[in-house]
Amino acid sequence: MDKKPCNSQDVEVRKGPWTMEEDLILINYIANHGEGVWNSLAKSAGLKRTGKSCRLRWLNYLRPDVRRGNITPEEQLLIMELHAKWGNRWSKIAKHLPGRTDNEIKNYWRTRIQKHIKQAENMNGQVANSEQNDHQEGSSSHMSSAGPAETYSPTSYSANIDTTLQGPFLTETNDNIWSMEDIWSMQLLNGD
DNA sequence: AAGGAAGTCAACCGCCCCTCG
DNA sequence: CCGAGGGGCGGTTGACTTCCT
Repeated sequence: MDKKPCNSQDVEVRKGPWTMEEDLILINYIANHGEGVWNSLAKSAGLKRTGKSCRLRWLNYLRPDVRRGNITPEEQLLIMELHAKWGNRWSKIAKHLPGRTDNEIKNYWRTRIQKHIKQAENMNGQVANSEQNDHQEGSSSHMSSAGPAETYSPTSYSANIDTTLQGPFLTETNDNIWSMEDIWSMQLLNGD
């Protein structure tokens, strides 16, 4: 994507999507040396990436225990309940969902649940329009300061799951082009 | 069949917090 | 006690894919 900045003396830093080769290097290196200081890890492994980038890639995608795709109804419920409790504390929420990453949960929330909540709210709003619609929603709900105080409750979540959410969510299948298993088997062949 | 719109997801950015010297 | 460095977290962006017209 981006070409390297080509700045005078600094080591070029790659950005954008990770290549399979980079993934393998990172996996291999961590398999052999373990996680450490990410900045030096990136250098030692010979990756032209920032430590942060390596860490993100590892945590969100390459870790062997990362589960991908197919968020289960139980997980949906849990996410909703925990979000109602803690707000946008994605990493905290992720800790209660083994194999799920904060990034994944965050994306999932923003792209799907939030949308459905909004739809449900709209329907509720039409029904009980004259209630006390306090919230100034408008667009994509700036809950930046982690206010658990959205305008929903776990109870309404469940209702949503039963009706709106379930269909599209559950039918979702996610076939990766090359799975983590593939990568891991490759790195096993590669490394030791 | 082509073009456009909407949805999804991976990755980056910037800020904050924690730890170490 | 203070400052620097690194890590972690949440928000945002951009590319890619899929669906609809």
